[in-house]
Amino acid sequence: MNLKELATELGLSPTTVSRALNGYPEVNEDTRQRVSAAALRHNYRPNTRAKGLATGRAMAIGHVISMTSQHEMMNPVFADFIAGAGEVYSRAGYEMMLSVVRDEDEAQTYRDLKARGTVDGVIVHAPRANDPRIGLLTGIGLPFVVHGRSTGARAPYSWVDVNNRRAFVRATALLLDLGHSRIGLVNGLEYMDFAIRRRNGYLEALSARAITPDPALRRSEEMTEGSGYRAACDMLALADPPTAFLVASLISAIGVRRAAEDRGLKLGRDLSLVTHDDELSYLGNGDGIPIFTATRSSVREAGRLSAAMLLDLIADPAMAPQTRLLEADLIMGQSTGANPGAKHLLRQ
Amino acid sequence: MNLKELATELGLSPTTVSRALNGYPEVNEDTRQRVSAAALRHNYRPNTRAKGLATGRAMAIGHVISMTSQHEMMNPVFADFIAGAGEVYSRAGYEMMLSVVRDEDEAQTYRDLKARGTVDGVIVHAPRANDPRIGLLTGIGLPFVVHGRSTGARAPYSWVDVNNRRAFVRATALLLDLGHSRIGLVNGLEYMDFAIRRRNGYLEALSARAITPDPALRRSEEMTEGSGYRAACDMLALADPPTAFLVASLISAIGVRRAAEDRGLKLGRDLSLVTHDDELSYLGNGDGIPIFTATRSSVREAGRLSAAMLLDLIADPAMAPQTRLLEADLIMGQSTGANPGAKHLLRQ
DNA sequence: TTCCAAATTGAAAGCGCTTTGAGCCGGAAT
DNA sequence: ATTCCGGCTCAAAGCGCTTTCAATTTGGAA
Repeated sequence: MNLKELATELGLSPTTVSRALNGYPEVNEDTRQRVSAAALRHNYRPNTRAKGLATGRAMAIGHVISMTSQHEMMNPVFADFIAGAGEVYSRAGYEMMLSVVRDEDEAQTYRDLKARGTVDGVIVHAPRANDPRIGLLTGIGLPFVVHGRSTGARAPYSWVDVNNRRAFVRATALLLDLGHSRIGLVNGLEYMDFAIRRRNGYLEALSARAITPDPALRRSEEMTEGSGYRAACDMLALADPPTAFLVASLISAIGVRRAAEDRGLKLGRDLSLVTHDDELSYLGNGDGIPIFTATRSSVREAGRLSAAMLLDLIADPAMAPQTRLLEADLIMGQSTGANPGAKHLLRQ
Repeated sequence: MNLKELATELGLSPTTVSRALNGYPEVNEDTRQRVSAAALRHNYRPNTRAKGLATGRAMAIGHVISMTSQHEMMNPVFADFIAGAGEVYSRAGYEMMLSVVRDEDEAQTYRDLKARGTVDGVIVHAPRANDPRIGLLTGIGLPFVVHGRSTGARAPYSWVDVNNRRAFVRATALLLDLGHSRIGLVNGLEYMDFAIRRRNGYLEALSARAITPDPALRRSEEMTEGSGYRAACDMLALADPPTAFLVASLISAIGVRRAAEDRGLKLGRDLSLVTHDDELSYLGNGDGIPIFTATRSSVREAGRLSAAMLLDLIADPAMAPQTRLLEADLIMGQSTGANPGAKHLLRQ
């Protein structure tokens, strides 16, 4: 059933039917009722492509996710982010288009999306320092919002990000307050912008207490259970092992916990751990008292905010770039405790 | 840059340019070269919507994910599945459309996708027993492939599934062989079809050895770390606790491990565990010897297969429903061992 | 030299919608 | 009675592409 058929059946012109359905004021109220009823009765929906062609708007947002050929990793954070964004799109009548592409095809994918008019805007995922996508998208004039930021970007751009630096400053300070001075950092890959900021926060907090960071206590890898495990094993095997860990993701933290337990160390007693927690829906951090002390920030909420921001940007192309910095909560769980060997505690 | 402009610039008609670009045989080879070169030079891409309108094909596949309002859970398996499917779509020139909808809107979403011609087909996720979507989609004539199966479906339909029943029969048999007779089942929600089949496999294997299943040793919940933890805690607190667990997901298994370790029980020695492992990219089951003994089946591969099957179905609408049953591997890891208290071992 | 088929190109219609510009009608204003 | 206006409705153009059908040219075959 298309517009024309519906119009014929109603004895009206397609023009009037279209206007009635789209809420234009000049159509008689009775007519509108009749049209609406008929549309409902026939489950009529305007054809997406025809409508898009006529209006010039795709009513779709693109999410491009690229995978390196080496480690074909699906970012675990991604699922929750798009769940949040998807809610917003649905409500606004937008579709979400996902493109899974190889790293080297990513730039061309964005160009295609623009040239073919497939989407009205895109969300940029997993930004790196000096991320080329920002310049590219600005250049081709495709509205976008970055989930995260990119150190080194020349011109302003729109983003939604967590204050990763401050979150890790606070987490590090907490561990220091608990008497830990050898703190292992199990970070994500440090070409990722968020990982850079977290490392900086960690280093900043150490130097604020005049502690010289030990490079042996820093690891930067993909955030898997296995990499967390390996990192912790290696550091715990050092002559002067860390008494606390600062970890970039709950998944890595689970690996760290396994490493600790392999050695008979109990988290919160023998070893402290603070992790970042993206509040992934299937990976809750305990129900009552959190298992892990954590810097917490909902990635799903970030998805909602990013999507809403992008839709605003699309609605008003003249709008200046928007930014939104979210603060992570520092929530106390069961994985932190005073350093058993710390001087200030021994003196008590 | 659109077709008309490109044609004008080349001094050709849009017709010829279109034909040249789409590989029709009747265009002169020299002309085709010229056209291709110009298209490349201007980064010309045919407008998606115009092309779709003219051809009647959307060149897009829909994935509808619905969330219950109660527990807004993003299926962790989902990300990897669509990564696999996305690879196939990209190669075939298809787009992936994602709709995040509330449970109660799901049926209408499918109708809309069809009526508005947004997609050429859909993948059905997370089927339940007697899943209404199968009848619905068959009824409205939208090609689809189910990832999983739906017990109770009347007519044949296309699906890609793991042999969940057999996987759990084998896993249970393994535990029985190791001398375990009290085996706790930490299952997914049992309105999910896969969970039903896994339970059936478990029960079937028990009854094959004439063991009466104990309802107290069965839990059916959403597969989170927390639910795995709680299930294990509860069962281990029984007067006659299980000596082994059969778990439906790696995430739950991590929770079970935590419960075990809380009690000082070491997996593989004091307690055995076999889990299903979907090979999620960020949740590897160890790098060398697997942490968990597991029934393993790549959900990403299932994504590839489902997508390929759907594209075949779309290419040839007359094709009969296709099915593909994958066998899970049973891989030995470090989480299983002989039941320390089993009679047949004590006798040795 | 004439004619036909093959090769190549183009004009125009059509996909299903929106939107501009115009038309019609009844009643109020003149 | 004429004019004007508000309220409604419609015809037709246009969005950017594909595809049918027709036209033109060319190289032999007759």
